[in-house]
Amino acid sequence: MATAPDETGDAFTERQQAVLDAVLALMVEEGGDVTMTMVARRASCSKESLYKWFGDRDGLLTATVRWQASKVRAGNYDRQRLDVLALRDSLTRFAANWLGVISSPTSIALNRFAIAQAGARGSNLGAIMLANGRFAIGERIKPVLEAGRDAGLIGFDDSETAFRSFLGLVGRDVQIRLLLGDRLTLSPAEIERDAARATDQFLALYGTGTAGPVSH
Amino acid sequence: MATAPDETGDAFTERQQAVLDAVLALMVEEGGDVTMTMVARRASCSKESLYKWFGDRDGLLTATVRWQASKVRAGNYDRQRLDVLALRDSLTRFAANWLGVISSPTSIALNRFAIAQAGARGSNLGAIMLANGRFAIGERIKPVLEAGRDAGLIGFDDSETAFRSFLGLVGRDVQIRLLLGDRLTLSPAEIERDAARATDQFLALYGTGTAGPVSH
DNA sequence: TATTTTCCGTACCGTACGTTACGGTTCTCC
DNA sequence: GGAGAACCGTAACGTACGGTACGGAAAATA
Repeated sequence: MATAPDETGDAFTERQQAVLDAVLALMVEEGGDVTMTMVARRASCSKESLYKWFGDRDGLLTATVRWQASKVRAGNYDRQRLDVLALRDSLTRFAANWLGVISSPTSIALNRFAIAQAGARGSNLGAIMLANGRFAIGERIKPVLEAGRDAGLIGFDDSETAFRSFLGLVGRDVQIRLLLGDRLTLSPAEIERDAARATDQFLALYGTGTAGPVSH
Repeated sequence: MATAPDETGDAFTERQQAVLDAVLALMVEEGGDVTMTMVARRASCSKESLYKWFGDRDGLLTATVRWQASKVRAGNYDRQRLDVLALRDSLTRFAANWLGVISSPTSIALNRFAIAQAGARGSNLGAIMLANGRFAIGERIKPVLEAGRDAGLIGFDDSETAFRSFLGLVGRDVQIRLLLGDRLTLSPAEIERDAARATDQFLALYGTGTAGPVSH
């Protein structure tokens, strides 16, 4: 994954950010079929300005993806007091936040677009999405897992592998179903319940406490 | 989900099936940007015939998705002798098969196309993919799970919920990463190992045997 | 107020592609 | 073998859209 999550090209004018927000809104509403004329009309700017600011259509859409990615920097899951309750709390909060993100209309629209682009050669939008979504999240959660291991609360060989299992328990088939257009509404209550269930299952699999550890 | 997995519109001439296979090959190679001219050239047929057989571009692509879906009918996981070994074997074989499907170039290309289409209004390709993939698989695995429950090997309230957890443990983040263009090669050995690990974890979570059952 | 820069709105151009039309060829059926 | 249908290859048409050009307004600078 080349694109680091840090190099967010968010050096944009307010005017330009408004344009990018217009693109995001159009993507959610129109579903990928976003023309330059539509963007210009929606953002009340001229096409000439669009090309001046973003180069070409691909530049505009890439900037939109980066812009949205720079806005998603979600909460940090501190690993201070490290009893099993704190660990469970951090993981549950992460899981709920993650479920909220992947089920949001903006995330769905943007992932749809990045996936459609990923087929064509010479596209890096998918890499940007992965770097700022899946992998950035992993780099923030893995320290929590490792701290839990250092405290003897959970056990695993590879934090990446453990994190991937956790991701699977949290996300299950939610994202692919939403991307394929399945009507699947996740209420905040359901998100909280699913996050707690996934965390319980993860701790049951990897915990060293009451429930015995399981080979992995 | 409207489209039942049975109503496969596979009433196609061999010539037409060859055309659809050409579309599939083009989708894998070119990544979604499949023009009618390319299909006609690749399939050595005239564009006039394409329009005569499939109506329009959307009809051709819809037929392609249905055609591929009708070919994926994978193995059935018999639930005869129901000791824990047989259950584990059935689940592992399903998991390996599923991982092989979702990591295949054809599946990736087709899901990319269906996801891109799912944004536009009035598209049902996503529903077709879900009906013939995710939900058809579920209808074949849930009886296995329920038989395991009847035999006292595993415990759960809702087979759908248990199946979704299993899906999560098997697929983890594989599908979304592949769809977004991540280089992620799953060798047959890795698939077998991941399938076994996911099955072990699932049985650890839901099993009533040696490992204690876990609330879900 | 005069000048320069930025930018909006719109008209315009070139191309790609979906769709249709047509001449020539092969296959089918009698 | 001959009539008709099906079909291939290609050319042509219309439209949509990415990209550019231009006139005028607004804002900035002096």
